[in-house]
Amino acid sequence: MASPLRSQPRITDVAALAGVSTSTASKALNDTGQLREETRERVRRAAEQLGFTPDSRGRALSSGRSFTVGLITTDSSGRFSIPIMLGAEDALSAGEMALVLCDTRDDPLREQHYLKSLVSRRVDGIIVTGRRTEPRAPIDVPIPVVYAFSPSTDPDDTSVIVDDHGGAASAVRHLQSLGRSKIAHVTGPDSHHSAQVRAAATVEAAGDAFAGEPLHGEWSERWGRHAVDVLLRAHPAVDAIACGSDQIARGVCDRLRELGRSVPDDIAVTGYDNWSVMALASRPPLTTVDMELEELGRRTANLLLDAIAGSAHHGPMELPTRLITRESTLGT
Amino acid sequence: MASPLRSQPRITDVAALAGVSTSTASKALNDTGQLREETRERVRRAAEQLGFTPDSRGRALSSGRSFTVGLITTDSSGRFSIPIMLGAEDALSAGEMALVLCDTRDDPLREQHYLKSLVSRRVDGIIVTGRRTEPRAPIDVPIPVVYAFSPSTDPDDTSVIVDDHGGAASAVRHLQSLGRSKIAHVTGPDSHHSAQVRAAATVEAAGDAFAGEPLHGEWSERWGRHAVDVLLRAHPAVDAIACGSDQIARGVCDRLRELGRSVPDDIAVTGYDNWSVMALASRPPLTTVDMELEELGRRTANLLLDAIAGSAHHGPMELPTRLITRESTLGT
DNA sequence: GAAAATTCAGAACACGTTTTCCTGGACGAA
DNA sequence: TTCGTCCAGGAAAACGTGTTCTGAATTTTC
Repeated sequence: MASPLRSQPRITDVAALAGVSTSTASKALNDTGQLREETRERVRRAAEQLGFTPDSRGRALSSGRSFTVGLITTDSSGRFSIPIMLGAEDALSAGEMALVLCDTRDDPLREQHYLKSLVSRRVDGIIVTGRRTEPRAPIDVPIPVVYAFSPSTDPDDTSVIVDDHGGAASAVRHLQSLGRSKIAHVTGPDSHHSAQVRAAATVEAAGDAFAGEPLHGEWSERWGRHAVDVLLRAHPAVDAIACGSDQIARGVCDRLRELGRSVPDDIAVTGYDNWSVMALASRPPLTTVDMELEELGRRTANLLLDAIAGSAHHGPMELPTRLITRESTLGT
Repeated sequence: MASPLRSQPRITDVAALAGVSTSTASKALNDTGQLREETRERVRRAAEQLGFTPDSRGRALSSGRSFTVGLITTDSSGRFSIPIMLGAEDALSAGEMALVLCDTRDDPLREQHYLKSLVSRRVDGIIVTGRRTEPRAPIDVPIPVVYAFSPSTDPDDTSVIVDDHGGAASAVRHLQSLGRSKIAHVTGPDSHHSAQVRAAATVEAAGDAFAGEPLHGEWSERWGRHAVDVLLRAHPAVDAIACGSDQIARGVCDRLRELGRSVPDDIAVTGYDNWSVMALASRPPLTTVDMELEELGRRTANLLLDAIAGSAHHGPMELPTRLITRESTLGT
């Protein structure tokens, strides 16, 4: 609005206005070197007057750092990677770092393209994340990398992952603390790592209280509804259903209500993800496991900052989940 | 300054290996200047051998451009801005541009901070987007800006927005083409611009076929369910309900089913947003208006690229919506 | 009062690339 | 032979900043 095409003032302009050399101006603005306070102040005022904002490209070149990190995600829809992204961005922006976004759409070609672009930009570090918890092939760049949510297959790489085992177990312990003793499990495809881990943890934590076998299907409300029919036929006495996702849990609740079974009085239900649009819209609202993905993003970013600073953490790091209790287990 | 990793090769290294000067190397790699093909090839091979990737910081400094654009979003949850973001990123990455993400979380202080940071990075342009369709105050930077979804209050700024009027009207025309003649409207808060526009468009398009008054409430399934009761009490003969969002429409469908009313045989229902997790999970799946936000993001990015190239478009630009027909109006 | 220490600020260079200008040689024409 | 043209490639400057080195002015010390 002010000046349409005039280029930004440079530090030379500030120096000229203040009547000093550019190096003096640089020192004054960065609080380095040996300068009289009076000179510092004069330079500062000149910068203020000109509306000077230092050009970080020059700074990047001179400092050898770009103050930028890349985020590579394979997940276009973003269910899981969005909160991670926002957490990372939050942690990074506190340190004057910018985050450049690269959505590969699961295309290896696009991934290569982005990697090349990030290396070319001399990004200080890279965060790699995906939509599934299965380990993924590491990327090969001469830059610090931290994997989030989907760990690297190389156990020496830095990965920040969710403690899915602990999360599933916490839901079961909660159900048991409420006196439930016939606990079933409805979850996603057997081929999904997260479904496997959560199922195994549920079975293990429930012990004798586990009813039947984990039921695997798709991650959908429809499967949740259908699974209720299957389950009640085989195990009519079930008094709790721990689900592998909030979508499934919502379907389960809907079907139970249609069958006249009360949640949680007859059967308690737990979800997984704390996806608010599912967990809160469900009738009743869902007790569920929050993976704290935004916090995971923050931790990832901080680990990356450590690695950039020279002290890298090696190996996977599991972050705890948080159990959110609502009416689907507690009642009103 | 202990550098554990060997620094990337520079163009001088390539030049030395190829036995030419740096300027020649630059020309060879960029296909500019007058060089023998044999020399070009020699330089290319040297670059290949060293794994040389040009440092875009140097290029940015020299070219005066940063090949980076900033995306400022006020929307942390991301319902609407995520697809816009992905579309923009897609369009930009085709042109070797990177996108840096800034989530202001609706905090003016954070916004100022980010603006300063983007100006400091000498970003080539900025995209501003939000979670609502109400116009927002323009930002004041000496850089091309395009507003997406939430237009600028300055009618001379470049804004890309959704044709909400047309979208709502298209749903009504669809209902009328199916012979529905008593059309109601259930939507979000009266204070929301999008709710107002869609309601006005619905009333106008329906004409004599409009039943009663638009019902305003919150953007939730619960309100959708409640609105059905209100509506059927006042207008029992209603044969279609055009909703202001998919969440509301899903609630409407649920309640109608509970009351034994068939959708769409007794009452047809339309949603708005084509939010797949709502529209597809609804029983029956929803006919709805897709705002084509990813395309909006792409168009925004391209308009920004035009502005950067010097030919700016001024004023708001409305993009058409797309009607997605499903069982909630068509039946099986 | 002279020598040493301290304070302050400027000159020069580095970062990596692109671009403009220039040079030296080959070649053809007068 | 001499002049002009064209070609291939090099030297140097520019982009904007940060840092290191150097030198002068001032103060302190003996």
